[in-house]
This record gives sequence, structure tokens and C-alpha cells, in this order.
Amino acid sequence: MELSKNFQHNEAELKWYAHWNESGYFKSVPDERPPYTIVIPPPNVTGVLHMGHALNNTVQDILIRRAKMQGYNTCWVPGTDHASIATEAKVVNMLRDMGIDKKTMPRDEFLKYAWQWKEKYGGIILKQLEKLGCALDWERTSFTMDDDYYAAVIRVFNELYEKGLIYRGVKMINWDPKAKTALSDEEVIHRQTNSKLYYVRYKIDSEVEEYITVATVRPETILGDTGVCVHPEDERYAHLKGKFCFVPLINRRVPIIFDEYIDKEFGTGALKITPAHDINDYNLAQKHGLPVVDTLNEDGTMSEAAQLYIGQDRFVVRKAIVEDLKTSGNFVKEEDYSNQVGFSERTDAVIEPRLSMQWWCNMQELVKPALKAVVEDEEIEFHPAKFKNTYKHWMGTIRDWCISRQLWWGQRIPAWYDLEGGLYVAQTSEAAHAQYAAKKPELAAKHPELRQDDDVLDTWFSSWLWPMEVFGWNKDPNNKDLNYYYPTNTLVTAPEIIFFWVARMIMAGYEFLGKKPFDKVYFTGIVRDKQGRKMSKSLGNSPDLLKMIDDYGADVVRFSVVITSPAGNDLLFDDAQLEQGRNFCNKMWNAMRLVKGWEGRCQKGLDDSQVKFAMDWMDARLATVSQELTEMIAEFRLSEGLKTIYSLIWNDFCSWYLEWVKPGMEQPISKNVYDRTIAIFEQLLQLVHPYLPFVTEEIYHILKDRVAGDDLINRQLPVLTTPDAQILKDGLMLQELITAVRDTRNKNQLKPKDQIKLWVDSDNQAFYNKVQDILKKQINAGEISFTTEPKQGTISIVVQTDKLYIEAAATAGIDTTAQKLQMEKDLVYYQGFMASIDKKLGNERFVQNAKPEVIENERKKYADAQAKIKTIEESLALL
RNA sequence: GGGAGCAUAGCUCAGCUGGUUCAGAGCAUCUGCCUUACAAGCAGAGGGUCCGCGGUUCGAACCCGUGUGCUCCCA
Repeated sequence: MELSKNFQHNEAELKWYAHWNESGYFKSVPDERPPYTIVIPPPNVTGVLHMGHALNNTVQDILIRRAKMQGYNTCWVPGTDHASIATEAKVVNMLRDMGIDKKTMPRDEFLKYAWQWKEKYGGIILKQLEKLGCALDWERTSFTMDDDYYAAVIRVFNELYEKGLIYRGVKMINWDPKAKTALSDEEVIHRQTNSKLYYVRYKIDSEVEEYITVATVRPETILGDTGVCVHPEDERYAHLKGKFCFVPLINRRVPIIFDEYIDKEFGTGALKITPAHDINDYNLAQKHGLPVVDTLNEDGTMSEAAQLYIGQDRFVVRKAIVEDLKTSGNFVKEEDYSNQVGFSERTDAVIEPRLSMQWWCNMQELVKPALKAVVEDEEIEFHPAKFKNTYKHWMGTIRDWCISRQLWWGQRIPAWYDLEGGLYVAQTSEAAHAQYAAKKPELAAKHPELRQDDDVLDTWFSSWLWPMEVFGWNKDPNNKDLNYYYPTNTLVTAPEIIFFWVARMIMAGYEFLGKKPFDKVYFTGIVRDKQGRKMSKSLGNSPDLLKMIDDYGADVVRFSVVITSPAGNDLLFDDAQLEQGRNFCNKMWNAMRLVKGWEGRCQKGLDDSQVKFAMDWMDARLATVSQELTEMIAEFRLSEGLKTIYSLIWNDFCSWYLEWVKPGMEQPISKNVYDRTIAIFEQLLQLVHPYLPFVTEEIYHILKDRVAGDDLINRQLPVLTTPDAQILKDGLMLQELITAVRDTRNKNQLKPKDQIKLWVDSDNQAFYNKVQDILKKQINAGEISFTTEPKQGTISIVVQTDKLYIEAAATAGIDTTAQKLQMEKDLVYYQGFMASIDKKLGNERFVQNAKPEVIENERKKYADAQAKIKTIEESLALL
């Protein structure tokens, strides 16, 4: 077979993904093996794959593939989230493009369109995950609005309602005037914004002409003012006790109240109270019995209650009212002001605090076991652990969760009302009617219809059940899958949704199943561009991931997102990483081509004693790295793990090992060496496979003919062995020798082709005998001989405590100044080094306090340095 | 305002329990090579006041305090 010079990814990726999938390797059913389970953070049905998904899902895939090789029954559950606000917005837009207004449409019809939209576009992101190579158990694909899932959400609502944890009430909520729905606190993003602070004076109701000046950034809310508040100890306003003033333009007479809440230093020290549109004002109004005037419509225009500007947008009014205040003489001044403004996470509209009737979930009880599990018992581990603090802080200050949304796409709130406003919460309409009939038989007989609540539940009110419901909790909480796979092992997610999702899943797990949903949570970083900016559509700095996969291959994309992404740190994405990944795949590919080329040149019975050292050394390196990698992956240090294997393959295997065992041109190779090389190669491929599944599977199969079912993805990792420390040490010495001689050649313009003769003055001749053929080949020495005498007319160098003399045709007249300088530099360094150890060992307190092994080590270092200095001095004397 | 975190080579970061063969890696840079697996490569090399200051300690990149600069979360 003719092998191309570089790895061709496109065909190989399609081929292997199909093969894995069709062979059922992704499929999991409970068996006697221990499970390793991950549930995917379900992407929005509206989603398309972006860098964040790539990182997140690559990490999960690495964990899954690695666990599979360790003998676990791995199960990675895919699925999507119905994402009520985002999806509804998409459908509304689609309808608008079709010339249809949502408002003119009944709910059922809208939902029909929504489902059509979901069927058509909802699966795109899952297809894209296939391209990335994700080993997902597709038969388990779930959706948060599947029938069973829907029922589970309704059931949970009922259970919490019956426990008294869910209630209906009027409270100040975050109102998104664009989506026309309430948002939870978590869905509001606060951003520092440049605003104006307007000073406006309100006339006091008294005989004399007197005013009180307030400062506000939202002058349009003046129309909803029902009071003015000052600090009780503020002498400037003490005389206003019991007085009233007039709201400008509309002349509403409102009281001046006194409360310690007021910050005397801020503005004028006087605060206008707009209870309907500010949470703090609302609280003050409640305390002081002030009325509430809601001046806003649901779309952010002024309502009738505002009296003025009715129907005009709040931001238009903000400008208009300033002009009108100027005209009326109430305007004092304006200042530039920077403040935090809340924006909707979904629509980016400026949030209006608004009083409204919503459904709430009391969190006080739910929080307790969830807090304990993470913070006290550490039953659930967070990686990195720093997020424990964030979690603890939030859980400690949690408030009730606003769970109703004024939307149609989602789980409709299972609450029904009779004509008198009576409320019936039930799992089904029938059950609600039964309640009604039992409670109000007369009314029910006359007016049997009940009206269901129009709102749906917050999307997160369904996602919090994800780890349990994907295994069919609602239908049978004692089913085989749930018992086997739950609690899941690891959750991999972004720190941004620690409150939205992670915390609530933990609460739901304990509340409804009495068990945690997962053992460990691994928080990935946020993907940023080279300049450290978050990737976003508006900045246009988000690369086209699918094109990237096409151009470079999924392996390379995976490589590039993992390599710079230490646990919990942000990931700065740069094209240079793509190149590095591509080069690495190519490196492995070419190593394969080299080894593959030996296949026909194998001979049995060849003397391979001279390369035995190379093989033993490579085995020891493999054993070392296997051990390290196991630890790193267990600690989620995935990027470090990849770097470690990268270096093992590129440096140890390709640059050293293959060069050491490589036969001369057209020369035969020992069958034994060939077989061991293949075995080593296979193990290397196996270590990288979780990171780069496609290229490794492809090479694995080209390297050797495989029987059906012998696929890399399935190979089990060998048991860890302890590496031979002496061989590792010898390997380092050999590398050091080779590098030192090559460096010397370089510095003395000795061409690689010029053969040299090497004299060695060492008391470890056995070592040189063991590696001499390798050494000869690597430094192009015709001969290596031992000596105890300095050799005249050679270049002398020192490696560790051995003296080497390089003799070549051209060495006689070579300039040794540079070398001399280097040696003198080394000498100074080692003398200083020795002196510092000497001082330390001479320090009584050190000898008393330091651990014995530390002292022992210092003594050894001292002796080594001493020997080294002696050697250098001897060599210097020669020059 | 409350909380969390970061500062080490030009860049991105390691450095896990304090112990100079521990100041490291990758990328980038420089020098020399088209050596028959790979120029998407090979062989070498250079590069650092471990943010400033103070303290603890026999010993500090590491622990403590403080200053400066930056980031994130919450109100």
C-alpha cells in the first residue's frame, strides 16, 4: 500500500466514526462491569457548535474513552435542552418572516410551529458532535420536552407545591420587555454602563417656596413616585418631618419619609421612591405603607398610570421628560455617571424591575443538603476546588427562585383556575377538575371549565432533573438503568452555569432521589481569543468550528482546545495551536510510515543486543508516563497529560528511540526489535487515543492487520509497571552525551558527515559498552575507545563526571577559546554551588532541623559537584 | 460595597508537602542542515530582579503581611 506523506483526515474520520458507531462501541447497557457515566450538558436545541462546546465535549470524550480503556462500562448520554426563551424567539422570528404575528395565533398552533422548528433544526448540534468524534450513546438521546421528561417536570412541580415549597405571589421581578417575560436573577447580566445622573427638584407643600432635590438615573420613573425619603439624622432635611411634596409634571402629593436605609453621601441625600420599579424602593414602600403605581407596560412603554407619555417607549420618555422638567423649572442639573445596569441574558434588553404575579420556588430547604454535600462532606468534588467558595457564597445568600415565564414553549404550569379565581394544582387536567368538583361542587356543576395557567416553567426547572430523568426516573425510580448509572461519575461544564444548573441539579438529586447526581464536577475554562476577549457573535471573533474541522480535522481541533486549557483556566485560542496539532498528527503518521517500512525487512535471529538498551529504556519511559498520565487524568489535568504524551511521542519515541533502533539504509531489522517497536507504538497510540481518536485508530490499523473487533478504542490499558530507575538514568546520560558531542560539533563546525573518534575517560565503562553502538551512530563516531590520559590535539568536553576527547581530521588546529570560556563559566557556577552547600552543611541549625534525607541529598550534591569541578579543572589544564 | 482569584522567559502556562544537578515546558526567536519517516522536518543555542517592599525560617518562586496592577462572581 502506498502511504501518503501526510495524514488525510477527512475520509478517515468519517470511516472510523461510522465503524465505532455501527459496531455498537458507544452503546451501553448495564452489566457486571463498574459504570462510568457522564450526562452531556444539553446544548440548546437552537445551538450550533461553538468553541465552548468543542472544549466541553472534547473533555468529556477524553474522560469517556479513557475510562473505557480502563475497563469501565462507559455511558455518555446525549441530548438537547428546549431552551424556552431562545427557542421561542427563533420561532417568533420564523413566523414573522412568514408574515405571521404570534399574537394573532392560538397557543396550540404556535406550539405546532415550534415543534416543526425543533424537528427541523433541533438536531443539528448533535450531528456536529459526531464530527468532533464524541463517543455518545445515541440510543439514549434525550430532550427536555420529551413526553416522559415533561411529565417528570410536572410531577416535580406538584411535589414541591404539596410540600409548600412552590407558591404564587406578587414580587419584584426582573422584567425583560423584549421577550415580555420574567427572568430569574441568574438570567440578568449586570454591566457597567455610562449613564447620566439627573438632579430634579420637588416642590415642598408649604407656605414658603421650598424644594427638595433628588438624583436619579431613570427620570421617567418619576411618574411612578409615591414618596421621597431622607436619612433621619440628615440635618439638611430635619425640618421636613411630616411634610409632603409634589411629584413634578403630574403634581402628585407624596409624603417625605425618613429611613436609615438612605445613604446621606449619595446625590443630595434624598431618594425618590418608585415602588413599582425598584426593589429597594419597593421594600421601603412596604415598610412605610406607600402606594405602588406601575407606570410601565409589559413591552417597556408607559402605561395609563403614568398619566403622561402613555404608549411611548421608556427610553424615548427618558429624553422627553428631561426636556419637560427643564421647561417646568424642576430640572437642576445632570452629571455623567457610571452604574451597573441589568441586561437580559437572552435578548440583551435592559431589564426593568417590575412588580408582578409569578410562581416561586422556596429554596431554603432545598439548599441544605446540597450545601452540605459540597462544602462539608465533600461528597461531591469540585475541580478546581476554588469553585467551592463561589458555590458556598451563593448558596448562603440564595433567594426564592422565580420559575414562571410568560412564554408558550416549555412545560406549562400545571395550575388551573375556576371562575372565582380558585387555584388547583395537579399533574393532569382531569385531576385538577376532580379537585374542583370535590371542593366546589355547585360551581363546578354550573361552570365545569377550568382555565390553565398560561405561563410555562423556567427552562432550568426542567434541566435540573437531567441526570436522573435521562435514565427514566419518573416512570420508575427503581429501574435498572437508574440504579446502575446514577449517581453519574463526572459532570463537565462551564463555571458560568454553576448556579443555573450545577447547584440546582445537586438540590434536585437530593430532594427527589435522596442521592447526589454526580461524584465530581469539572469546570472547564471560558474560551477566549488570542487577546483574551470572550468569544462572541458580536465581536466576530468566534471561528467557524465546522470549517476548522474540515480544514484541519477533528483531532487537530481537539488538540488545540485541550493543549492550552489547564483545569479551570480560561483558554486562549490561537491558530498556532492548530498548526501544532496538525504537526503532531503528521509526526505520528510519519513514525508509522517509518516503522511500516521495516515490515518487509524483518529477519529472525539477528543479533540485536546493541539496541536492547533502547527498547528497555523506551519501556521504562512508557511505564513512567503511563503512571503520570493516570494521575493527571484522575486529577483532570488533561492539558498537562496531553503535553506529557506529546513529548513522549515526539521526543522520546521519535527523536531518540526510533533513531536508536533504526537500521541502516536497506539493512534488515531484527524481528524481535520490530515486534517490540510495534508493541511500543501501539501503547503510545493507546495513550493518545482519548485525545486524538481518529488519527490513532487509523495508524493502529495500518500498522498491523487486525482481526475484526480489534480496534484501538476498545483496547484495555495494561496494568501499570514500575519503571527501571537505573535504565532511565542511563538513558539520560546517553542523551546528554549525544547532545554534548553534537553541540561541540556544531560549535566547531564539524559537519555531521565528518566522522570522529571518541576517547572516553570514565569509571563506568560497562555503561559505555552497553550503549556504544547507539552512541557511535548518533554522533557519527567511527570508534569509541577508553583512555585514562588526556588526549592532545582533541577537543575535550565534560559530561557529568566523565571526560571525553573528540578527535577528528580537522580538530588539530581548532580554536578552543569559546570552549575554554564555557568551561570557566561552568567552573565558577559549580564552585559557587559547592560553596552554598558547604555553607548550608556547616550551619548547625540546618543539620539539626532539616530532614535526614534532605541532608543526605545535600551531601551527595556536594560530592558530585566536587567531582565535577575536579574533572573540569583537569580538562581546562589541557586547553 | 461584599466575595474569589491571578501576577514566573517575547507569548501561553507548569512548578502538587518550603530544601539550587529546579528556575522548567510548549510556542515564538537565533544558528547550522533539503541526513534515504516527516522542511508540517532534523541537530543545536540563547533568553528570567519568579510584580515591588517587609516578615517568618537554617533555607522562600512556594508560607505570612503590605503595596501596585489585572480578572471574575455577587449586590
